[in-house]
Amino acid sequence: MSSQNLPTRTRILKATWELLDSNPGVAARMSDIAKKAGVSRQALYLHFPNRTELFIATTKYQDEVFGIQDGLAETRSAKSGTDRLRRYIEAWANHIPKIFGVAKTLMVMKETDADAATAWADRMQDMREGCAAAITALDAEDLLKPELDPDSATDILWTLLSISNWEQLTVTCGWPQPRYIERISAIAIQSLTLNEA
Amino acid sequence: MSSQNLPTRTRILKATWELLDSNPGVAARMSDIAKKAGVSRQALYLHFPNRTELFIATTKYQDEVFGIQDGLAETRSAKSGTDRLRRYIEAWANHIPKIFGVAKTLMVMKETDADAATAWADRMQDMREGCAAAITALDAEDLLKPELDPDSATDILWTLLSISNWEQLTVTCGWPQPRYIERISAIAIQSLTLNEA
DNA sequence: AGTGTCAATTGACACGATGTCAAGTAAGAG
DNA sequence: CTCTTACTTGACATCGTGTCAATTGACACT
Repeated sequence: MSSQNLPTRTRILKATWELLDSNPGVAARMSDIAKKAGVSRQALYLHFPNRTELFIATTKYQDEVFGIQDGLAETRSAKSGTDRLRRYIEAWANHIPKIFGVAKTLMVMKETDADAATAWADRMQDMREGCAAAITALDAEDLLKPELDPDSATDILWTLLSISNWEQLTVTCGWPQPRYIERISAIAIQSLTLNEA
Repeated sequence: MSSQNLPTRTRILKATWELLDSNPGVAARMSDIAKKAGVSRQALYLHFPNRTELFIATTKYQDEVFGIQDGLAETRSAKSGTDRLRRYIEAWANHIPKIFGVAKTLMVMKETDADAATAWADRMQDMREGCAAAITALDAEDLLKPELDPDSATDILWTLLSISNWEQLTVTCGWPQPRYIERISAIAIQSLTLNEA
């Protein structure tokens, strides 16, 4: 494959990534990861204290590979609050499939593992910032529905854009990604903003 | 406690219920359940083939206790499609907290356990029927947004009403239940129906 | 009483997975 | 040519599930 010459740590991370992607939500066994990376099982413990930390490190590795920006920050050029919201949703929506495998695994693990829970909460908090920023922009233009305060609106957007919802609509219901983006954007705009004139 | 005189099987189910409620998503250990039920660990295997089946049986026991109706079916008296939708959402929303502990556990387990996955899918499919019925009623009155076909609309409603979303808004964001009901109803109506005149 | 049945207990065990430990190996740098 | 560092090998403790076999105790039938 491609990863013959990479440092061991990176090979492990790549192997983990691939394995989690190929079976989202199922926490791969350490022995499987070792086999895939072409190292001994013990080598994993030389680089990561335990499985949870290995998975968390894998999400950080993904951030590194994608570059945190990945379009998520570039809402600068938006010409209106609504437009900015739309762009943010699209950017996030297109980010989800890339991280889904690993993220889903962490999502499942957070229920039983405190470290996973913290890592996941941090991650979701970051994403919430993006939502909050989009809502603030709307509010600044008085586009927010009058019955919604910015916090509630952020909660709603944050929830609408959850990975679970993306999974249900695309994976379970079989929606193609463009449809997901179109519909979820429409729902967000209809729920959060005053009728677009 | 209250369960001294009940048949062993029921005591086990009650113990499982309480344990899963007290720590949703965390699959209690067989030995804990046994202790709580006041029976030996092996007694559990006398009544249920394995842990997954015990949990599934617990959800069925809950259905029995609540009576499947529990208000979920009584949409008869609705005076309009929109009203019916509202009532359905409220009924389901009030049902969720009762089943949350056990449901969440099954939800987590479905990722790694085929039997849990099937049981969960069945359950969600039943709930989807309710969504579909509400959408059909809307459609019959031509209240559905023209760009939505009934299937897509059902997908959307089904997703909006997911247990994950309820959890995120009430547990994580701290919304009180009435606020959840009010907001999620508003979102559903705004996203699915023509502007209420 | 006497016997059989059924539910539950007791204690032991195999298995699979994580994480730990200690000793060995191999390759590169001084 | 040896020292160091990274990795391997194989063994082991631990924990939880699920299985098994032998035992107990209550109740019912006659």
